[in-house]
Order: sequence, then C-alpha cells, then structure tokens
Amino acid sequence: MDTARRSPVCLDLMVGLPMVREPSPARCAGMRADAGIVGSACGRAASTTMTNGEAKILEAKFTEGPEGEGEQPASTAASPTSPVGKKRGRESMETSDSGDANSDKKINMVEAEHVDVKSPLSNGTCRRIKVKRVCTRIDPSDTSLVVKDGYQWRKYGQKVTRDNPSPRAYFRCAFAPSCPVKKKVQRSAEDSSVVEATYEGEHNHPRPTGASELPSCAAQGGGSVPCSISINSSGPTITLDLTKNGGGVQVVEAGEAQPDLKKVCREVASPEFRAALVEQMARALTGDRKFTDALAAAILRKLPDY
DNA sequence: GGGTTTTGACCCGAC
DNA sequence: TGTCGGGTCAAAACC
Repeated sequence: MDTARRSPVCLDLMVGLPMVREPSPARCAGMRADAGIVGSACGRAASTTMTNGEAKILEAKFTEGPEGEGEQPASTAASPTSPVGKKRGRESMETSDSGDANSDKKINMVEAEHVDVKSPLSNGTCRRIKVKRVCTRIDPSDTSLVVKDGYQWRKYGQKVTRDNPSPRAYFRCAFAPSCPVKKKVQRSAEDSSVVEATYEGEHNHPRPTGASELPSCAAQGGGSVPCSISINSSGPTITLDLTKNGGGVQVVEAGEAQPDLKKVCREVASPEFRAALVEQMARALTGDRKFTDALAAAILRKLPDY
C-alpha cells in the first residue's frame, strides 16, 4: 500500500473478497462494488487522501475517552438486556461460523481502532494494546448484546455502568484459552438500536473455521465490518469493505458523546467524498499493473474462444 | 456431567 | 483514608 505509506492519512478499499451471501441493506451506500471487482481475499486496491482537518478530528476522537481512550460511549436509556432470572438461551455464545457473520440484526457498522497504551510492565515500559471500537446497528427490540464478528466469545460478566442504564457485557475469546482478547459490548445510551463493542488486544490464533469468509483485516481485533477507521502511528486509515452486498458508506449514529466521530462519518458519506473516493479508487486500480493484468485475465476467461 | 451464562461479591485503581 | 465505579471472580443455575 504505497499510497498509505506516502500519506499519513489513507483510505483503503476492501475490494477483493467474494460477495457475502446475505444481503445487507444500506451498508456503505454509494460505494457499491458493482464494477465486479473480485480478487484475492482482502485485497487492498486503492487509497486516497483525507484532509488534515479530518485527520485531526479522528485523532482527537480516538485519543480521548474513558479507560484510556476510545472506550466508553455516552449512554442513555435503553432497555436492559438482562434476561429475566436465569432463563436464557444460547444466543450469548457469539459466533458467526454458520455464515451468520452479517446476520440480519447487523445493519451497518462503524469501527474505530487505535493503539492504546496500557498495562505497565515490570521493566517500566508499557505494553501496547490495540483497542478497537465497533458500532453496530441492530434491531432495537433485540435485547441480546450479540455482535457477530466471526469469533467465539464467552461471557464472563455483566455490569450496569454509571453513565448508561444499559448493562455492559464482558466477553473473552473462547476459541483459544490463551487468547488475550476481550470484548465489551454495551447498547448505546442514546440510540438503543446501536450497540458498541470494544475489543481489547489482538487474537493470537487463527480465525475459527467458517469465519474465514470475513475480511482478514476486519478479523483483527474481532471486528467484521464493512467500514473501519483506524488510527496508528502513520495516521488515520479509513477502510471500506466493498465486498458486502450493498456495500458503501453509511453513517451510524454513535451517540452524543462522539460528535467528532459522527461528523467524520457524515463527511465520509458525503457525495463529494464518495466522488473523490471513486476517482481515487479508479486511478489507483488502473495504475496497478497486477490488478489490470488480473482483470484482463478474468475478462479473457469470460470471453468465448476465438 | 460438562460447558456456559447469570449475577452478587470482591478487587483495585482513581479521585 | 474513604468512597465510588469499573472490571473480574466464582458459585449457582441452566441447557
């Protein structure tokens, strides 16, 4: 990703994955991969630049927040997700192995990711833990705190926090006992149809079988998202997964406590941004010799033999 | 009977 | 030092 290296801010487009079977309405609207771009898994094909202002907004957003940063959303009333008594089903055992990674509950998502500095080590240094936050829109009537992301999670706790009447659920990765990844899921206080999942750490094991259809980049940290915003040392990166049906940019209301994130999402969803994005995408794609070769080969295969 | 969830209690850091 | 709140533990219940 040369463009990404050149610019502190880049935009990666996920154009390389097979289409996901299940339709996902209104996801990343305007960025449909109807050009038929299909290639190797998670191929990053194009990038474009973002204004410094946008980058600053992102940085400001992702370097603030409770528990270090990017952690806790503001919250308001939403129906408690705790089932009555001990009566329960198995829905809390999250997995998307059965091709459920984009279940109909998941309408769209916005993901924010950054590297957090935490866990001071004995030698005085700090261990860097990747913290990723994912907003997922679900059916407001759905009281389960399930965020399908391709991994198996075991719930180990639930707590009602002070700033949000909705309980926060704590999950550990259940696929590998030694996996340090934890996930916190809490319904947005402002919009009960939005759940916010915070992933801490990185998986130290391959994705569970069946989850491989998800983008590997989204798999990192547990998110299976069509659109992600990442912050790292080289600058913010917006990743759009165009391989989902109806892929495109869609704004997820992230709550009043995240006005910057909302603003960024709106800007990303704007027609001007999309137009520039498409242009940049086309430029990058046509300038990619490997891509054009692969495209030509694919077209030739489709043509009848002369 | 084993694995998982629920939920009250406990721990610990921040203020 | 005491209080508060988030995160985790662990026993009990559930499937």
